[in-house]
Amino acid sequence: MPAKKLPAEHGLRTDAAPRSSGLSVVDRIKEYILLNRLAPGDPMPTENELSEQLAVSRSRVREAMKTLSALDIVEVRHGYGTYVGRLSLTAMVESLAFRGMLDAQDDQDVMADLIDVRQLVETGLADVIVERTTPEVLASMRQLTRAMHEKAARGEGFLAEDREFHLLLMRVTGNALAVQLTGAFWDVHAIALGALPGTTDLAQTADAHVAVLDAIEAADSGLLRTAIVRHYAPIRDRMGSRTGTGSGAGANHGDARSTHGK
Amino acid sequence: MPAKKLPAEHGLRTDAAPRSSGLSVVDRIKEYILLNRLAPGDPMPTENELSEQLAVSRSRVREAMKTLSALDIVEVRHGYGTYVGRLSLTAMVESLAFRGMLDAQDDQDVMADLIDVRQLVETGLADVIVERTTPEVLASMRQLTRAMHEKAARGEGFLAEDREFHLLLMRVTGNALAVQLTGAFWDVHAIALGALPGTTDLAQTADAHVAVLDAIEAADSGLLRTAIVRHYAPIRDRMGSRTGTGSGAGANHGDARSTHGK
DNA sequence: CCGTATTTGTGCGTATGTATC
DNA sequence: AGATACATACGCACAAATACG
Repeated sequence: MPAKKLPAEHGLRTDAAPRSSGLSVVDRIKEYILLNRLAPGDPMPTENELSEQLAVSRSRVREAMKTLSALDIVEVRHGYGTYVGRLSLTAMVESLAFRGMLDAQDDQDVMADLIDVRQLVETGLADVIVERTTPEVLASMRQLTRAMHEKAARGEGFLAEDREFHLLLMRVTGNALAVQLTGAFWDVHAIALGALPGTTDLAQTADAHVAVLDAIEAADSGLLRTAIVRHYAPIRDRMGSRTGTGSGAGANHGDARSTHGK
Repeated sequence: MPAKKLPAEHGLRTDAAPRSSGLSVVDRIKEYILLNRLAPGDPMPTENELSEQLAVSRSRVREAMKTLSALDIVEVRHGYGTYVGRLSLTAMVESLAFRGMLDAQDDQDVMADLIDVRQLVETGLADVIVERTTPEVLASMRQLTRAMHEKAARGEGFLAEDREFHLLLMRVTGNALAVQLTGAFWDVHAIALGALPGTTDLAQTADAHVAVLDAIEAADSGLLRTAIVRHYAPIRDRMGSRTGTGSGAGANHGDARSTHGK
């Protein structure tokens, strides 16, 4: 079955010595973006142009594009074009979410760790939050909690509001990475949440968010920390309810502990 | 987007369009891993087998594999085979590292945020660290600092030791996600570090690590927090040296602030 | 509203390099 | 060293989606 034959021909690649030798196609496309000072949203050359400029086949360019789009370095729109991506953390979301699905036990572990880290970041930034939250953003957060309560009364659930709430909380700190991480972790959490048994007390959850806002308004970072810890408590209970987790109250310092044992 | 006009079966695919239609090839391969209960390290079918089982072409399987390997969901070994991946956070490393390179100014912001989050996680887990660090791991960490000092004396640098140090610090908490995040952030940091001007005082950095260990040995979580903050201080100075950053000392509580203004 | 151009998506045959036995 | 199995790579033809005249 091996039709070995016709030596030359199929590829008239005279030499095609890859100028930027050693570098993979992925790296060379990255290099292209850097060299041309492209920013997120800027249009990329077409696959054909790239395959010509880089002197590789379009299949190769396409595979590189697949890798890059998985990392959100480029964004591909079918039948339209390719653009520089937003560099979000969607890749981590995919990876973590799939990791959780692989094994139920691992899922529990990952989720518990996830909650701990989320709480850790938020409590750790409590001082900055009370310091920098403006009345305007506080007002919009109040708005969100009102929407939560309304939906809770209708037994509806308020995932979108919850996500936006935590995102706003991080945004006031000015730390873009914290915002991205929070969004990513929230997404992972939401994906794995459906697989969890039981239900959350909607009204109680909404109240927990109000308590956070009250603490911010009172400019009491200690109170804010305990409010955040209390906010996560029911979620912990809903899952394996593992060890550790120095509950709330401690007030004074740290208190962002937990990190169940393995 | 209505109007779903009959796929039309362009190729000679008699019918194909089998069971899991609607799902992308990537999702169907994920599904395959889940359904067959494959664990990290387990071998995957060859691309030919997959393209047959999923009734799609090799190119499609190949591109899907590129996506999956970018997320570390599968791992391909040239000329050998494909295996289920370790689900690490390498994808996030790639994404964040590239983000840092995109723009010089933005680079500073990203790196500053990165340092803040790293410090946040470590100080936030200070209580758990002093509580759970065993004499054994403390000894291996001492070993690392000795190696640091030796290399510093030879003016050598000790990236590997530094990384391992911070990884051990997180490992004792039992939070696997924190370990992965720390490793990922460290990698991003190391990648972007080369682009920074100036040099670090090696001996001083090694001393900072010793101070961290001393605080752990003294079982003083407040001291540990300030030691961690001091450890990151020179790195902050080396970059833009932005605002915020409530330095150390505060001792009592929180103190993990910073998060420069934007 | 319809056609057409552009661009990405898909399929397939085949050639080449590489690792394992 | 040879054989085999596999991933890697190239090129082309066509399908599907989007934009624009």
